[in-house]
Amino acid sequence: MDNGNHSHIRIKDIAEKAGCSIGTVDRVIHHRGRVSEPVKKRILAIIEELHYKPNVNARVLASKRPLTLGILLPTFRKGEYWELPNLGIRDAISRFGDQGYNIHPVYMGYTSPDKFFQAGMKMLADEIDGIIMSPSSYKETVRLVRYYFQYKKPFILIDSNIQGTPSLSFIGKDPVQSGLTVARLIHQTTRHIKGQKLIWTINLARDLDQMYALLARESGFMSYFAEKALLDEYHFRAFDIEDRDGQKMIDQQLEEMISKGNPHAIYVTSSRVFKIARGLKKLNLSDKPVLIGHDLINSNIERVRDETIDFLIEEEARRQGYVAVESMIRSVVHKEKIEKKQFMNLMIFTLENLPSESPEQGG
Amino acid sequence: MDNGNHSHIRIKDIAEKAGCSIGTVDRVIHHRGRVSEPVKKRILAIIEELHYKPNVNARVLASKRPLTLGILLPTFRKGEYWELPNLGIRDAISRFGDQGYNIHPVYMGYTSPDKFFQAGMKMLADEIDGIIMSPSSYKETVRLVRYYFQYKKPFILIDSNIQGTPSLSFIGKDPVQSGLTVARLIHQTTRHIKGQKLIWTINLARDLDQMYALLARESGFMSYFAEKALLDEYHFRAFDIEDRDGQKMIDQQLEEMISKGNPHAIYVTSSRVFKIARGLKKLNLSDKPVLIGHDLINSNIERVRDETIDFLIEEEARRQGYVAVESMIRSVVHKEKIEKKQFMNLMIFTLENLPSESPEQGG
DNA sequence: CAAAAAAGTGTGTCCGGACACACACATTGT
DNA sequence: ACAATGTGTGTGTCCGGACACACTTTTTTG
Repeated sequence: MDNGNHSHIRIKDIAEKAGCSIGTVDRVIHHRGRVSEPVKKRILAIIEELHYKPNVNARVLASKRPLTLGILLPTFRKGEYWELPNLGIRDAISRFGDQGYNIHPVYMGYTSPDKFFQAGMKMLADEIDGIIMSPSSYKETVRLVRYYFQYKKPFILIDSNIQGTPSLSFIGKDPVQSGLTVARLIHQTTRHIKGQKLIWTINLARDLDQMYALLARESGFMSYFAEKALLDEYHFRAFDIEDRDGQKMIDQQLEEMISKGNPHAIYVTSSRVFKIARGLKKLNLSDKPVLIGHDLINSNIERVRDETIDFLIEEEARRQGYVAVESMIRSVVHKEKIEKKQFMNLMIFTLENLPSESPEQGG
Repeated sequence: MDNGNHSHIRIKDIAEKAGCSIGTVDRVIHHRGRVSEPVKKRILAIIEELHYKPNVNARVLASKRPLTLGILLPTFRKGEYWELPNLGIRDAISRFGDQGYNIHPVYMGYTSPDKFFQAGMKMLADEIDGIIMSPSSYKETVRLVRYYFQYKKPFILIDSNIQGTPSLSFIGKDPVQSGLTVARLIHQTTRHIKGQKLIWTINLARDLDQMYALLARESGFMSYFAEKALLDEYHFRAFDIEDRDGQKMIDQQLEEMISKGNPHAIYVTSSRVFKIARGLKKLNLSDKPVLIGHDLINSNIERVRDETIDFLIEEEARRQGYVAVESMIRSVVHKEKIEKKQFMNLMIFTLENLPSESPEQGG
């Protein structure tokens, strides 16, 4: 049932078998030169033959080499979405720090595609071993990534992917799938309503750049109804709202929207669903629509608690950050090969299954 | 932004500060006695003050102590529920094995409370460092646990809890919460149906012993409707079915049940929901009820794929096994204190958010 | 009251690997 | 021809912790 080969091979064993000292084996393993060709070949052959796997614990213990990690995420305030992957990153850094790894994070935020590119280039200049970032607009991301590729800077994309980039890995979730899942929930919760159902989709983002990412969710959402041939049962209205001027403006817009018809369900494609929830609460409708949005940020959790939000979709944002750091360590420090795409689970939350806490992410 | 105290504290540092040798500190840390009370107090205070965290790598490297682990779960076939925690256990053993831990699992299955007790006693006799088990019937479990307590055998309960047992930890989920979550889903999906809604709850288990655990879910389920004062909107029928004679018998029972009224929703409180799904499919009802059950086993996943099951609730069964092994290592090998109760997340799955695969569980 | 047992403490070695350093031998330059 | 440089190799120390063992002091016991 297990690999019976319990006697793990050590450098010493290899040295003995090759008839040389451990220092020589070490030099071969670390490509540090100073080894004659025949001996090197012999050692490599033995390593291959014996399936030598270095003992991670000993390795970490003995090596004091620090890992400088560039973190490039949109600027955020407490309670906003981007805090979540950032927390995951901190979890990982502290966890691996405890385990003896010496990790120096270099945090940089950006507020626009331009700033994104600038910050990204800065990381290229500094002595940074690897970069974890969430892509900004397509154009700037591709431009930056080209430089990274040229200068062989390893990087990992989290949250949203730019297809075809030479990243070590993408860590996140297919936004189309999110949309589909929400569609299923809305279908299930509205299907017994007689007559045509009115559904709103709201893309609520800080600006148009951010909104871009939400469209994929919306399109996944719509395709569900199209594929199931439900388009004549349902009527959709789509709203794009730039969220700059605070709650008041949203309340106004909601009032105007509602005047043209009371929706049976609302899908807010971003983590800002709590703002819609607030506005909706003030309107105090008799027939409360089902409200679904994204991400377990505190403002949203509160709204689930008071049942103004019905469901939240979570793409394990926090875990994304954690996994990104872990992957970078595996790749840069241990020279392991890592998966090109690492998809998170898509989780559905409602009042009754909200997580009690979120201490760490299993390591 | 970070704890600037990057110079991690070592045993040596504590020893110096306490004016004793590292051996003494070590003895305190491992509760190995042989330390005078005042010195012990002093050392513990310093550990607390300095937030000493042992270096995991050094720890694993230095300790060669093998861990013999007793695994006591119900006998299962491929595709059945108990395969999941078992897989998690294997994940963990292989993972920690790679990391240099020396773990010997001893697997035992049981088919009845009697066998459970016998196997459990066998583990007491053998040289086993700790036991991971899922409790059988209340009586036998308590009896067995008494012996474990008497002979100081550490054990961890997974899946379902027996209140008040002196286990190192319970790892699972509150069944009441599961029931509540299902109730929410059924409420949401049926609330627009005019008139009184008919809901079935089905406890489908191999035998009465197994059924016991399901009652807590059912009671959570019912309490949702009671608390929300929905009892006159809903009408409930509860069925207990012993699942011994195969699909045919279930089909018959279903036919008989359906003759007394077509339900709007069905909650099967166990992982055997796929059998109900099969039976339901054959009946080919015009108004398909919402069907909800438990656990991501393959037979259920298939039924979600063909949309005969609408939602599955998953209590991270696989992860339970993983966490159990991890906790046992932490407790027995590292002498750490572990949480008395470790609750898993409650996850809601539907066709659109089924996980693609499940390789491992983050360590 | 001496001998034996127990309590309390410190020292040394080992775990597997990383790397600095020392050293032997060969090659090159002046 | 002899130092300077380079190549190939082995040795020793360290990383932080676990534990066996040795040793001293106190307590128990016959």
